[in-house]
Amino acid sequence: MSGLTERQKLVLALLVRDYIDTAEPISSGRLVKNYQLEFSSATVRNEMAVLEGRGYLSQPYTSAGRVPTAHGYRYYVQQLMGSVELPAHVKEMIRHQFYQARHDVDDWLSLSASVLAQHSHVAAIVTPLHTEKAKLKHIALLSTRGRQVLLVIILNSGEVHQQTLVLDETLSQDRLNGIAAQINQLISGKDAKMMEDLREIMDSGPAVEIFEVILQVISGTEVISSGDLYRDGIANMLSEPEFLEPEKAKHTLELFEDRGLLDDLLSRTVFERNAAGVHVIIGGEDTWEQLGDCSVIIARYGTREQGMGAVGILGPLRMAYSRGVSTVRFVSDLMSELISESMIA
Amino acid sequence: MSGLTERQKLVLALLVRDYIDTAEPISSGRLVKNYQLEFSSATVRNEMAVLEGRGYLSQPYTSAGRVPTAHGYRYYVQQLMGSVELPAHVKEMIRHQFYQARHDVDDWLSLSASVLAQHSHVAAIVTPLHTEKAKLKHIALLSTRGRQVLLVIILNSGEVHQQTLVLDETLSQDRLNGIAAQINQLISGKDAKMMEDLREIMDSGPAVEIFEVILQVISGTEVISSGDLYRDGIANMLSEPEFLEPEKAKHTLELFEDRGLLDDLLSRTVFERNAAGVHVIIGGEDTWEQLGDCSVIIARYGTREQGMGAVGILGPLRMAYSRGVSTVRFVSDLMSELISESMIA
DNA sequence: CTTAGCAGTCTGGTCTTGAGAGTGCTAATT
DNA sequence: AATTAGCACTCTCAAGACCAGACTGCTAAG
Repeated sequence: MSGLTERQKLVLALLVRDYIDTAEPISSGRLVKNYQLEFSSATVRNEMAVLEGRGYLSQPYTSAGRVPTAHGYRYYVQQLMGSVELPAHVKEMIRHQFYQARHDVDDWLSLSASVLAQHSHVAAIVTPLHTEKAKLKHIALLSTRGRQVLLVIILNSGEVHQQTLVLDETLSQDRLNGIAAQINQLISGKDAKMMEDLREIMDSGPAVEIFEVILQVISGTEVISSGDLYRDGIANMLSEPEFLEPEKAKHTLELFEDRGLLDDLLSRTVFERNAAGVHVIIGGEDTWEQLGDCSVIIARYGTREQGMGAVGILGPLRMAYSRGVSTVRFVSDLMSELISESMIA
Repeated sequence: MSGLTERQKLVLALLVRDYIDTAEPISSGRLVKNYQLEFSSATVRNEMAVLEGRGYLSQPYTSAGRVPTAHGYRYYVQQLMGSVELPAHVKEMIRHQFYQARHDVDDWLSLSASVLAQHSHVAAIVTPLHTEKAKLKHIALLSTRGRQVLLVIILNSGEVHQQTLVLDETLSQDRLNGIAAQINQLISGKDAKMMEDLREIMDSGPAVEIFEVILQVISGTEVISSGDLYRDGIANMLSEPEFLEPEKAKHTLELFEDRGLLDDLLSRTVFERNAAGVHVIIGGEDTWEQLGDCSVIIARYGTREQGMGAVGILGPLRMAYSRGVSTVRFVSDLMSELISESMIA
């Protein structure tokens, strides 16, 4: 189980890179020629045999070129790829796009997805901001019809939640205004004592439901579930040669539409405690059986205090990891920055 | 340019139906056998020749079965298909799903998309509710940092808009509360005089920007643009044999992601004045060149007063029109019903 | 007007074949 | 002991050939 020699690493790195570019099995001869290696193709063949023995490479069929395995990609990403930065002018361009969308927070999300898709050439996913320990900033209560009431909740992260309630009795809009004003009053005060005070008001009044909902939102029972995912670049993927087989293409799209899986994926990676940074999940990877032949690069944005969301991309095993990682990193950092600037003090 | 004989209509109808089912060119012999026609295949061949002459059918190659043209589908949908209702138990099931989502209006949208996708077996699109002449119901102003202010606007349709503003000077949260309260006061009064009063307050105060934005939202400059489309069932489409050619699949997905095209499509069909009901757009259809080999079935929900949105499906030319139309009709009606129940009085 | 019969056409599948690419092994070389 | 040249061997992929089968269009008879 000793490590690889330098030359083996070199061969693996070149092979992975070349394969990512060309999508065709890489032969020993091709490597020496393309990269002017100072040893012969026979040597490369020997090294390849070793790498195959260790599970980093595989052959589509006897006497074809080699292709990286999921294992090989992982080694490449962790040990060989190094960290690449997005070129300055690209960063500048992306910043500019966000600047133009500065007025509408929701636009940031779709913009992130679009930027990721465009720069990574695979499909992108962005989740909205979610808050675990949100601070309530403001509520509004609006009578709709009969006992139905629209409750709008604004959190300090800038998130706005809305929900309809059916109360036990009909309350006039004036009465609702009163209740809302009272709650808002409390909110602006100390929030240590707020909860008890709130419960007091509520218990005495008819509006227990309102309190329940508010409490639910604050305590974050529905941490990641609500709000909608933003997707982009689905069409990108179909250009990749691996999706010539419609079977695989369909499977991948199903992953992409499977809200449950994505939520699960997110909550067990980037939303874990202290799981900042960019995560790369390559193929099934033991857990995530269902991912099959797909890879995912995700990172969260925001902080635990402000609320968090995630941005990421999903593509075939053979994807441009280095570009992907740098793009995801940049976009998630940018989002964090923007969010923290727009927090309600 | 005289009409078709009854027998020609019959042949066309059967052929279209059969082709929609099987996706294979339909031969004369097959029709007589499958539907026990009381005339011979030779007769059918003759009728087919006529139908081909009129542009309703075409042959993929000499001496293969016939396939409907876009023209043929249109004739089928308009003249031959008749109107089908969704089976009662299906309707009941859908209603039940919506009942379970009754608390969160936003969930209706993704639910609609999911229902449409599931029952039509093609991709579904749903736009959120948009209001042309919205009535302002409530606003909230929250100071975020420095001169930045978060403006939340609630319309009578239940829509909630948010936007950040940068004011000329820093205003305290108290000051903002004052302004918001003043505006909300006005709102609850007569709305005939509201506008002038509003402008008066604003002009005198420092908060001209707030007024501008509110005015913009009300006057509906951004009628359809804002908010996000809900999509579902993308993976469905890849099962269809027409998308075995990845070229076509990619093109279709690009359509599906092209926000501009979809908006354009919607605003020039269902959002036209008096354009209630279900619209079926089959292939390019002169305008909509870009649609190519795709068909769209859309209908709007809501009313001009309450605000409108659209639900629809997008699939290959060969799609189950009758099921599609009945599903879209049912879902749009259901949404209208739900929306009108949840309006703020 | 309809239909039986038939010749003609085109596809799609299977099979064969040959070129080409790439490997693994062996033996020679450094 | 590591490297490499050389070569036999394997396997794919593309092209060509071929055939069965599916439909049609036409003609002539009913």
